[in-house]
Parts: sequence; C-alpha cells; structure tokens
Amino acid sequence: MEVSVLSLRDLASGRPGRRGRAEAAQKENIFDRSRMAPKTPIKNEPVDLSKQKGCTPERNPITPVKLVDRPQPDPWTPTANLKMLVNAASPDMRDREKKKELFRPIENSDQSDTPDSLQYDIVEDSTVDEFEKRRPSRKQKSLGLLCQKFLARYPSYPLSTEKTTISLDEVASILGVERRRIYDIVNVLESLHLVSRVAKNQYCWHGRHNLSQTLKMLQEVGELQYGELMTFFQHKEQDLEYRLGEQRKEPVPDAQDSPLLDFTEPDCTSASANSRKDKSLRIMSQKFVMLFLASKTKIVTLDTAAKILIEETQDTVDHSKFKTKVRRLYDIANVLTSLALITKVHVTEERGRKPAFKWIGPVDFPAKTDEPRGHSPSSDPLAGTQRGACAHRQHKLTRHASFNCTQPCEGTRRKVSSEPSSPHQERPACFVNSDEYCSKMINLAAVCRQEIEEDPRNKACPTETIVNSARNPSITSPLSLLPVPGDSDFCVTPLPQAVFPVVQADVPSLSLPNGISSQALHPSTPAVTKTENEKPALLPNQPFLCFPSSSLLMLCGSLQENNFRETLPTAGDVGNRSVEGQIAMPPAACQKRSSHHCTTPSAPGEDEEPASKKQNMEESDVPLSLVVPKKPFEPPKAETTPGSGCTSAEHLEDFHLDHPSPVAPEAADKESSKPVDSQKQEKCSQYKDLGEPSQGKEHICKENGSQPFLPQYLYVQPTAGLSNFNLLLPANQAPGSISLAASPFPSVSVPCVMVPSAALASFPLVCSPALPTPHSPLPDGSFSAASSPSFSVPGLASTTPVLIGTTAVLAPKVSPTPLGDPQQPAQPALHLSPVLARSCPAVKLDSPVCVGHPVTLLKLQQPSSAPLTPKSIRPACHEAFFKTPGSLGDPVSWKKNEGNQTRNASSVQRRLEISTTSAD
DNA sequence: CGATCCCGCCACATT
DNA sequence: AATGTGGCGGGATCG
Repeated sequence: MEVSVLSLRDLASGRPGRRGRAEAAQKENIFDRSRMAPKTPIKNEPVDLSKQKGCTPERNPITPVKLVDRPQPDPWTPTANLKMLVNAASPDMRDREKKKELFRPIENSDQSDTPDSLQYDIVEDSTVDEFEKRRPSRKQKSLGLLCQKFLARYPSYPLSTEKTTISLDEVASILGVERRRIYDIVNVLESLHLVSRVAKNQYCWHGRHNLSQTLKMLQEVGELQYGELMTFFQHKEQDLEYRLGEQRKEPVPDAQDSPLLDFTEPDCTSASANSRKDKSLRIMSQKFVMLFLASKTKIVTLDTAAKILIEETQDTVDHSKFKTKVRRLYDIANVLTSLALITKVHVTEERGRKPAFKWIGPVDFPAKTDEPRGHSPSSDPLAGTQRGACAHRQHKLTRHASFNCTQPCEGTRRKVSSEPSSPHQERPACFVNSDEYCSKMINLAAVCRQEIEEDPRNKACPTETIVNSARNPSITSPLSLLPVPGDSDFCVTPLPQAVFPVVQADVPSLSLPNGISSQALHPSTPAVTKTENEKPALLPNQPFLCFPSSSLLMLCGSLQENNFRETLPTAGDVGNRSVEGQIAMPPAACQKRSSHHCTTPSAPGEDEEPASKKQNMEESDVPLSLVVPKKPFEPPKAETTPGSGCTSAEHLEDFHLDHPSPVAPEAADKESSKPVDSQKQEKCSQYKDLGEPSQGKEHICKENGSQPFLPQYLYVQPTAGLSNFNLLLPANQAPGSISLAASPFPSVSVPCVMVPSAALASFPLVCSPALPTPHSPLPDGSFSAASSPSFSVPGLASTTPVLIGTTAVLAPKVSPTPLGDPQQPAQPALHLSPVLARSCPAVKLDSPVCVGHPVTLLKLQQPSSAPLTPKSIRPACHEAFFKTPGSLGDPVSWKKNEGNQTRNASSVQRRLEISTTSAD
C-alpha cells in the first residue's frame, strides 16, 4: 500500500508548488527542489545522494522529488488514498495533517521508496497551489511530521555494519524542507545519539541501538540534576518548606545536574562550541529528556521544563526568554514525539491546564543492571558521554565503544567531521560542561529559590544570593579561572573544572539529595564496583567547617579517598568542581568523538551489555535517590555533614576514563597541567556518585564517616565585595602560604578557588569537630591546586585567615542516615542562601553541620559574567551580590554585543576571559 | 485568545 | 569570504 501511496503522494506532493514561502524557503536550500529542478538537487546536491553510502537511497538525485510537503496539495486523489494510508499509519499524524502530509512521511519512511515521487512534477504547480491552499496548514509542515518522514527513511535498528550516512542536503531536498529544519531534527536526534555528525552536512545514522543507553545516562544524570527539581516542582510546596528551612533539601540539586548533558554531547568542545552549543537544541533536548526521566510521573509540563531549562542557562527568566524556550521545547517535543518517546498531554493544575508531555519511552534501562538505578548505568552514561572520548581512553569502554561510534560522532560533530585529523580536541566533551553545569545549578537554585520565594513562607528566607550566583552560569565558569586554561578546549573544559571546585560543592549537594550525602555516593558506590571505587572519592563529602566568627570555613572533602586514593584525588577534589561539567564532559572530551565515530558501529549491540560497561563506568547511578522525595529531612545537621556528597558524579567519569589516575596530587596540578583528563575523571566520579542510590549512599556515608575527608578548603566568607563568591583556600596548601590581606581587596595569591556561593551551598558545612578523619592531604592539594590559581580576591579581606587544619576536620558522620537524607542533603544550599546559613551557623555549629554560609558565590567572574548574564541576575534578592561583579574583575567586556543572546560568549570564552581577569 | 510552532533572518562557526 | 549551523523570535495558524 504504502508504496502505492507513495507514489501517489509523491505526485501529489510533488508539487511543490507553493510558493510563497516556498520561495523563501528555497533560499535556504531546499525548497522544493522539486520544483526546481528536480534534478538539481540543490546546491548541495552534489553531494548528495550518492555520496553517502547508504544513505538514502531514495535520494536519487534527481528524483528527489518528493518534496516536500509543501507541495502540498495533494491534488488529486492520490492523496486521498494516501490519506487513508496515512491514517492508518499514524493516527496522530493524520489528525493533524490530514492526510496529505501523511503521505510524505510515508514516503520517506521507507527509505526505499524512492523517488518515484519524483515526478512530482511540476506540473501541478499551478493546480497544486490551489489545492494547496487548503492543506497548507502548518501541520503539514510540522516538525513532527517532518521528523517522522525523516525517521522513516532509516531503519530503527540498522545493522551495525552498514553505516548510513545522511546528507543533510539530500534529506532536506527529499523532504522538501529547508535545511534549517533538518538541523532541528538532527540536533535532537543527535542528542539521543540516534545520529552523529560525521562531517559537514553529513550525519551518520545509528538508529536506536544506543538509545537505551543514552536514555539511561540521561536518566542518571537527570536524576541527579533534576531529580530534585522535578520533585520539587511536583511537590513544590513541600519542598519549599524544607528547603527553606533547611539546608538542603532536594531542590537544590539542580545545580548539580548539569553534568548530564555533557555526555551527550560531546560538543562541549571547546569554547567555541560551547558558546552556541550550550544553548543548543541538543543540550536542551537532553535536558528535556532528563526531566522526564527524572520525573516520577514522567510527565513534564512545558512550563516547568522551560523554567528549569531557562534557569540553567540563565537566570532571570524573562518572559521573552521563556517564550523562546517554550518554542524550542515544542520543537524538541515534536521530534521526541515522532520518536515515540513522549506524547502530549495536558496537566491540570490548580492554576489551570497546562500543556505537558508524558514520557512514553522506556523507563527502565536494562543496562543498568544492577541496581535500580544503576550503577551500571552510571557507567554507561558516562561512557556514553565519553564514548566519544578519547580515543585513548576508549579502552575500556568497549561497549561504550559502540557508543563511541555513535556518539563520538556526535561529539565530534562538527569538528570531527571535517577534520578528522583533529579529533578530539576541539570539542570538549560535553555540551554541558561545567559551565552549564554551573549554570544549571544556578538556575535550579534560582528556580527553587523562586519557588521558595514565592512561597510565602520562604520569603522569609533570603536566599537570594545564592540564587544569583547561581544564575549566572557564566559565572561559574569564570570560576574556573583557575589555572586550567589549557584544557580548555578540551572537553574537559577545564575552566569549568576549575570552577568546579566550587561546583563540586554543588555537586555534592546533588548527591546529597540522594542520600544525603554525597558521600554516600562516592564512597560507596559500592555498586560501583567498578573499579573505580576510587573515583568516588571525589567528591567526598566535604564538610565544611564553619567558623562563626570568621568567615573562613573549611571544607573538608572527605574523600573517600581511602579508597580512591588511588585514584583519588582526582576525583575528589577536582571532581568536585568540575563535576558537573566534567561529568559529561570527560568522556566526551576524551574521546571527543573524534575518533571513531561511526566507524565502530559495532557497538550497538554491545551497548546493551552492561557488564562491560559497568565496569568501566561504575556505578554512578544512584541518582535516583535524588529524586527521592524529600523526605523530611532530618535535622539538617546530619545531612549537612555529609556534605561531601558533592563529588560523586565525577567518579563516573573517571571511570570511564579510566584513568585511574589517581592523581590526587594531580588534582591540583592537573588543572594546570593536564587537567583534562583528570577532570574528566572527576566528573565521572561524580556522576557515579550521583547515580547511586540511596543505598549506596548509605554505604557511602558510612564510609565517609570513616573516611576522613580532607579538609580541603577554607572557606572565606565573602563579605565584602564579593558577595557572591566564596573563596576557598586549599587547606592543604600550606596555610602559610596563603596570606590574605585583611584589607579588602588584598590580592591573594593563594591557591584558592572561587566558588559561587551556590556551589558552596551545596556543601554542607559542617563544623563537626568530631569527625575525625583521616583525610588525605593529597587530594586536597590537588584540589586546591587546581583551583588555586591565585586570585586576587578583593573581597576576601574580611576573611580572617583562619586556617583550619585539614586534618582535623572530619566530616561528621554524615552519613548516618543517608537514606532519608538524601533529599535533604543537599542543597539547600542554594536556597539556603547564605543567610540561612549564617543564621544557622550558629546553631549548627554545634551540631555537626553548619550550614554555613552558604556561601555565596563569588562573583568573580561576574564581572565578566555580567555581560553575559546581565540581565540575568535575578534581582531577587540581592542583586547586589550578584552584581558585584565588579569586584572581581572586571567584567570582562566580553562580548557584549550580543547581549541578549546568550550566544555571546561562549562559555568557553567566558571562562577564559574570566580567568584572565581574575587572574590578574 | 492562547497555544503551537513555522519560517527564515542573521549571528556565529567552520571551511 | 563562503558556507554550514543553528539561535532566536516574529508572527501565522490552530483550536
């Protein structure tokens, strides 16, 4: 039938006829080529068809035909027939489109179909148009339909052997749409690894082989990052309370989330990539999917998704942005709908009915294996991310490897494609990157914050700062200041990493949610098994010490070093910060996709296998916990202590990476030196942590407890100018070395890390005296080191130089109750807002946990960031803080131009700039 | 009128 | 500089 239909439709469609816009469209590329000359395929043409191997058969050059819908009109009967067919085929579609459109899809679908359509002949035009008129609707042209057509052309589960190449030009012409539209589709598909970019205009079709793995990863990440948020939104109220109240709570987690993305795309690439990519549809798509996967209900309203996603990216949400975001989400949703992953629904809330989408795709991913969530997954995810990663690394990941293939491609995307030669470098691995990560956190925080604020009760609490800081993602990056520069390109995203340290903190928080502690995560990670236990270390918890009086706090990372140690360091410290970004990134970075790409398609099958991966990966998974509902928290304290949580995520990556690198020392160094890898690792680890389930947490916690954490940093309250930034000084480092001037703006040349408060927030501050921990010095160092670049922090002044002995600190036990805690754990930080913390501190001090100032972030960058986010910031509470940018540095001028657009500075750029500035 | 979301300008990235 | 990508948002359509 179809066939017949096809032809019919072809005919019908054929007509391109329409014009009007068609013309316009054409401009781009395609248009209807049909109309045009059939043959000529468009400019691209040349390439077309043929080139790819397998690609589309249909394509025949000439006949391309089809064309598009636009054509419309189906003139004649054929259409009718088609319709019928269509209807049969897909209800939905038909609905919309009505038949005509349908056809096309059909056509497409088959790959085979070929061309007959060709004929479309022009003929019709005239007539067609008329006909068209009716049809014209948008529906026909809808992205969803277009996507179906697109998908129809390729097998869902292609043989690994065949690699199907997709020529954008061809497809565009075949489908009769502008290339721009194809990008929309491909970007989303790429985010799910259904395709990967091979070269310019060329994508490699992977099919759904890796879909589950990808989803798994996303789920893991999503849980970590968004689990809380989702929960939050779903249950806001409750959450709010908690959060407000306490410390952490779930919500916060958000921030942490970020990591996810990374994996997906590799892109991270360097700076450049970042810039655009950050916003890219790809990332947004991944995030969107994560939202679903992190949602208990599997239903996400556009509204919520837009808010969450916006925040990540930016702070303030202005209305226009919101609108834009929603538009994008519709685009993504259309594609996801075509993939049968989601379906549209409406959610009726108090306020009214809201458009929403329900996840109808797979929820459980086999791979995961073990645990509920999966360790395995974790690994996978990472892997996935990483997959691309470095060739070097490939090592382990076999299965991933497969991913790699696919993914890599993606990751590589552009870069690769054309230039194979340079494989990775360019892109950093993840889309997300740390920056994003940060931003996310921020956003989330912001969101949460907002929510909270909204909440009557909440209002009381001043969270602002946090938020602000959070918001600016850019800022975060800035943080990176650190030394790292080098890596930048790399996936690693060094910068981010740098940032991370801070971030880490955040991260932990994330983990926290899960179970309190992040600790749990890492440490335990029993699941992890994978080897990597070590990694877990990363983030250990870092407890902070609060000194009431002083502004300094010690953060102790309790890494689990013990375990890790081997690996250690890396993760821990480094990881923390970077975690987010890293997470994703690392892999990617490593791989960068460059290498393989498609080549190894083989993977697919493999993917499935958990085992291998797992090993590599590690667990990670625990993410779920995050999601967990917020249980009531226990007293914060406990949780807080755990603070450690942070890092978890990283591990994962590490695993992936495999680096065993342990590096503790490195950590510090790494930044400078080679940050990348380590970072990656770190990230991995983090992920892992995240992933772990509560159980893991528990373990972890325990472990943590035992473990010493290292005190890693001293926290300096931001008082003065920097309200936003927190300065962390590496504990390890010799204290002596550091000297902070009392004066306000003294410049410090100590290795330190500036962290956005938000990040800190995540960490639970603990004052616990008690905890003894062994601590491992090393890590710290690394940590510090990394971060440390010397900054001149103006604001610091206030800080008193209190140094806390690293050793001494212990994390509080934190762990004890991991389970429930999880939720809490976290993060309150964000919300918490410094204020809270402060207030708390006193209290807490005694208790193990102190919230501490949540630290506000530093704004170091802000300055720079400012440009970026100019608006952003939420006025909310403190703008001031926020803004303060000045203090730090200068704001970089950055690009301002864009101003609005985010684009402006790519994250990378930002970072760099920032760093520099800060550096000074 | 609000929800959708197509269209394509144009900035940014890559060649 | 040309071309590939893709952010973005106006404004058309749909419901």
